[in-house]
Amino acid sequence: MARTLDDVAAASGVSRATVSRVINGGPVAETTRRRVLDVLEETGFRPNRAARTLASGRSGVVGVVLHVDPHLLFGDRYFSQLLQGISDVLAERSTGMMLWLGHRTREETLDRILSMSLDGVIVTAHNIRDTLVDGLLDSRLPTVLIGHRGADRAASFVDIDNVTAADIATSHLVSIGRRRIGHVTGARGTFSAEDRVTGYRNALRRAGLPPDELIVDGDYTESAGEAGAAELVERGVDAVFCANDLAARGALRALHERGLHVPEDVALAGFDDLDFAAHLHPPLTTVRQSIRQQGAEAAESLLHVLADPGGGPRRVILPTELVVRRSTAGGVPRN
Amino acid sequence: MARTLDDVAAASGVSRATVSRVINGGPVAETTRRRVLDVLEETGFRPNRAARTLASGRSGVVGVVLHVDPHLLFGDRYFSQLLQGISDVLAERSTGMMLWLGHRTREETLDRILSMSLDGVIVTAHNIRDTLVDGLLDSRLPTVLIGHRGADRAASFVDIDNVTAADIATSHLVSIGRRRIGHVTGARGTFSAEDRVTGYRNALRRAGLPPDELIVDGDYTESAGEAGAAELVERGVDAVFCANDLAARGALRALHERGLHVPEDVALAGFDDLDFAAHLHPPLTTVRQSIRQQGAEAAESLLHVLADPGGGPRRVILPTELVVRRSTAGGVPRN
DNA sequence: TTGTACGCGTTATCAT
DNA sequence: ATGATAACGCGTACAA
Repeated sequence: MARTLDDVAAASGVSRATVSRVINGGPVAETTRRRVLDVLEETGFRPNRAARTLASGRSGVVGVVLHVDPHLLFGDRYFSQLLQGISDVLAERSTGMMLWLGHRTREETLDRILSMSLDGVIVTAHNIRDTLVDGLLDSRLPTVLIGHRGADRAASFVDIDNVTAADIATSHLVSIGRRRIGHVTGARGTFSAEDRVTGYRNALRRAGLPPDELIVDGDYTESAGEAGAAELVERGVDAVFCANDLAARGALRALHERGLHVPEDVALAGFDDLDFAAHLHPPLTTVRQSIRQQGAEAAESLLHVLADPGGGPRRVILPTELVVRRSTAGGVPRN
Repeated sequence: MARTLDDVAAASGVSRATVSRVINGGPVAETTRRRVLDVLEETGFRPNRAARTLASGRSGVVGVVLHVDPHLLFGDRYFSQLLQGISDVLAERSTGMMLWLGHRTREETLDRILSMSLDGVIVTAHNIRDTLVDGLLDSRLPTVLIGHRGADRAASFVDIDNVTAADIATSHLVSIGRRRIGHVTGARGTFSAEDRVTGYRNALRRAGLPPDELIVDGDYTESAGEAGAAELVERGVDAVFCANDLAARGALRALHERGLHVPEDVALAGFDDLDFAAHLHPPLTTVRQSIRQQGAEAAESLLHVLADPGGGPRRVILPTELVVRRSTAGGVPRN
């Protein structure tokens, strides 16, 4: 049982350096290469990762930091999808993956991440102020953001165009004849929520509708959607655009409880196209984004940056798609 | 900027060994300790993980292997919950976490895991035959299983009692007067699915009902639930117990499409108590299990084993709870 | 093409 | 209580 390079070297009758070259692809004579490979094979030798990292400075491991509120972690399948996308790409390239799910303090987390000899890191950047993201960007660690803030223009990131997507969704509500279109926002303080508000406003303004009257603050949760819709119904709306599907599900319940029909009385639209969206009653119109693809692209970007450190940042904006379902079926509202 | 122990040592006027003792808690005079701590503080020194691992043989990192079919990964929030539970405990104890999501070949995965200098590993053991799990158990790596097979009695694991839980759910259907109770199984070849079948059979047998006539194979997916329920309706049933909530949701759709009312015509029960279960029409009776807690317990067990290597395996069976909702509301079936 | 020898940054064992 | 110093296992200039 060869446990070190020296063991393999001894068993093959060569030096440790030669064994290393065989493993890592240096110049080796074909005959010696075969001899060493045989020994490697039959002993099932595995290089020691720590020693390799120490000597080379590269670990072959990247970090993934999902630094968000626990209720978002729980709320939907955002994270399974994101991780799946990331994992697919990393596994393909034999790159390891360390994971931090976030609710610890930012300083503590940052310290632990930076002490891990990682080659790079992928981090969610949803919050406008986020000292963990700041710390990562300030560090030497190659970093790719998922989502991005205005100040992150020099960084690599993967994102969608929330402004345009929300604009399109809202314009769709306008196009089916709705005039009093409410919006339940996502968590204020996240860029995605603010951008969706902006898109919503842009669409209303272009349609000649007042852009600020029917906005209710939410936080991406189902209960916020429920409360927000209730509030909007009080003010009088014929359509509600929720910043995500989860909130839309809550809104739907609030509407039903008040005896309102969707879409006849109030049209409803969400954002994400989670799997339950198509199964609601009625099926929910929503903006589809591929979380999995965002994860995959983030991993691609990081590997890209690692392979070409001087290549500058890599910025990717992924497409979204408005999926029209019965919750915004055409026709003028009844009331 | 002190980057190594030697830098700190020089700045503090002591030897590298003393600095190491300060960091790791050896015997150091109080005055020197304070002096070194000051330097540590102001330089923001971070020990090199790889060097530490190489020298000590411990990495402070454990592996988490979710080695399952991709559609299960996607199907529900099993993995967010499990990871959250694991992560909570590991973060608490400053233990790192490497992640493998599984669809690569088992040999490849095993090799990569074993080369990572991990202190231990948590792995899902859902499939009856699983060479990855076998390989992990055969290796020297301290391992904790989530779920377990009959042959794993010598290993540490966290699981629920699927047989009893399914028995209780089925007995509940019997208790509300149902006589033709069908079962849509989970993925054959997983222990959870087989155990739930066993529990279902036990309950029927005890009630004097034929235990084998109304079983349809599924695979834990929504579409399998839909197809399974359709099949069972053909054969004539007044109740359906699905091996998980996702399948139950599919079954519900199949029943609705055939104009059957739940629970009046057919009572319906699931397993898991995913968040949508309470929101179905009607709300779904199901067996609640806390996936998050399973993750947390698995992490606790692993840390326990690591702290006390000679302590033998640690086996945990977590409780489940039958949650009765309207889908099995009492009364005799209409037909 | 192959081997020698040093360095990577810690931990841990001895002396002192 | 503190300081040398030898591992830990591998990568890699440099020499041969």
